Amino acid sequence: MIDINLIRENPELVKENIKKKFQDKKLPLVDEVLELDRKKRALQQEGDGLRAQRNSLAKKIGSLMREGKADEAEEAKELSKKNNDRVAQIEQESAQIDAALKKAMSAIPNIIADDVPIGRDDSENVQGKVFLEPEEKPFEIPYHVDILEKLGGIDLDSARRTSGNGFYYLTGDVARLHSAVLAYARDFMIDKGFTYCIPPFMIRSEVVSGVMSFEEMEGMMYKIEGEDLYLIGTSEHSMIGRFMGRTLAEGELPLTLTSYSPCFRKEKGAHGIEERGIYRIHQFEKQEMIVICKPEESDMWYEKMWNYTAELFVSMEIPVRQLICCSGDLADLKYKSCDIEAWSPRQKKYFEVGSCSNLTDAQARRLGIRFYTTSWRNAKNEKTGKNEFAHTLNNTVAAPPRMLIAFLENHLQEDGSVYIPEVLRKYMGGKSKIEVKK
RNA sequence: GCAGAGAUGGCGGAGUGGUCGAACGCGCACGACUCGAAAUCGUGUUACGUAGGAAUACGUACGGGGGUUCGAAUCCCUCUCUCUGCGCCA
Repeated sequence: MIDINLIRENPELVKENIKKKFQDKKLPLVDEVLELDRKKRALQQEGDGLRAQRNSLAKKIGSLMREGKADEAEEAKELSKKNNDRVAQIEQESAQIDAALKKAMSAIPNIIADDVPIGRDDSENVQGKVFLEPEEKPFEIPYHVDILEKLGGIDLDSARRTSGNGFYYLTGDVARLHSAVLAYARDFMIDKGFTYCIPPFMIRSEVVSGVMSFEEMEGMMYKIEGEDLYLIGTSEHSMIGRFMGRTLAEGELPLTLTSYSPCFRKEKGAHGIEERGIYRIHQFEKQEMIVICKPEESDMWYEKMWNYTAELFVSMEIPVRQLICCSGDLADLKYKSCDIEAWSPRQKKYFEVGSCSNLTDAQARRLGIRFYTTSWRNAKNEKTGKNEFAHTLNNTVAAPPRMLIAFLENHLQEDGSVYIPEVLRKYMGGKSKIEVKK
C-alpha cells in the first residue's frame, strides 16, 4: 500500500508506475482514490464539527444538571439527539468510503525501483549475476524422484495414502540431508549476524488478512477447523505479524532475523501439485531471512540478502544465478525483487529455489510497523521524536525439499550415489556421500 | 479446560457516568545553577487523522469489537491476553 500523500501530490508518478507494470486497467483507480479522498476529508470535517458540538453540549448538560436546571438540560439533550442522527449518517457514509478507499489503495501497486527492468511478464525477467558455471555431466541425470528412490530416501506412495498427493516421507540419509541443509543454512545466517527465531506455525485470521489479500489466503492457507487459526504458508507471515501495529525504537533497527518453519500451502490454481515429485508440495520447510530497517538502508540490505543466498548455494557447490524480476512480474507490494535459481543438470536450465524482495514501506504501512527516531528537531529547534514507517524485506535462505532437487541433480555421481560437500558433512555424521541402497 | 481477579501513557500506578487525554511517581528532553558533573530547581513530554505556512484548533483512541446514554476509562455483551488455584499434558 503506497502513501496516499503521494497520490495527492503526484498522481502522474503513480500512473506512470502503473503503466510500467502494464496494469493500465488500474489507471482509473488513481482518480478514484483522489475523489474518495476528497469526500472522506469533507465528511471528516463535517463530522468533527458535529462531534465538537456534541462534546460541548454534553458538558453543558452536565453543568445544567448540577445546577438543577432540568428543563434546560432536556432541551440540550433534544438538540444533541438530533445532532447525533447526522453523526450516525456520516459515520455510515465514511465507513463505506473507507472501505472503497482501502480496496482501491491496495490495488495500486507500490512504486517500483528505478533499476527494475521493464517487462510484461516472467518471460521478460532478466538474468543477473551467475555463480559457478554449470558443468556438462558425462551421464544422463534422472528425474529427482528416481534419484531419491535409488537412495531409498523417499516414499510417496505411503504419503498419498496417509495424507494425499503433495506430501512425502523422506527417510534415512536423505531425511538427514534435509535436516542438515536446514541446520547449515541456519548456522550460515547466524554467522552473518542474524538472530535465529522459531515463530508460531499458526496465526489468527487478523494477522493473515494483514499479510495477504483475501484471494491469496483462499489459494494458500489451511484453516484449522473450529479455531480462528491458519497454518502459516511461510514464516514471513508470523515473523512480520510479530511487529504489526508496533512502533520500534530507532536503536532496535535494523532487525535482522532468520527464522525456521514448516510451510503449508494449498497450491490452488497456478500449476497445482504435480503427480510425481517434490517440486510443488503442500508441506515443506524453510529457513527464511527477514529484515526490518530504516528507509535509507533497505537498498543496501536487499543486495546483501540475495547475495547471502547465492553465497550459501555456492558453498554447497551448487551453481546458481540471480534472476531479476521485471516490472510486470513484480507483485504489487514489491519495490524490487529477484529470484535465486539453481541449475538443473537434468533440464539444462535454472529453476527457482528462493526469492528476495524489498517491499519498502508498503507492507509496513499496511501493518502499521513504524519506528521512532529521536534525531529530529521541531519548529522550535527542540530535539523531539518522529514516527516513520520502516522498510521490510524478506528472502529465502533455503527451502527443502525443493532445493534438494538441485542438490541431488548437481551432486549425483555416475554410480547413483550423491556427493556431500564439505560444509554439510559435520551435519551428516562426517559422511562424504549418500550411497545407493542395495 | 474449569473457577476467581485483572488489562489505563515509555514504565509504575490513580481514577467506577459529566469539570479525564487522564492525578502522582519514575523515565526522557530543554533550561537554570556549576569549571564540568551529580544533586537540586524550573519548563516541557501520547499517538493518529483533518485544517493551517506556522503557532494552534478540532476530532478519535484507556486490550480488540459491539451496545446502553445527551455524555463511557467508568455500565452491559463478546473476543483476546495476563495473573492465581484446580485439571490435563511434551
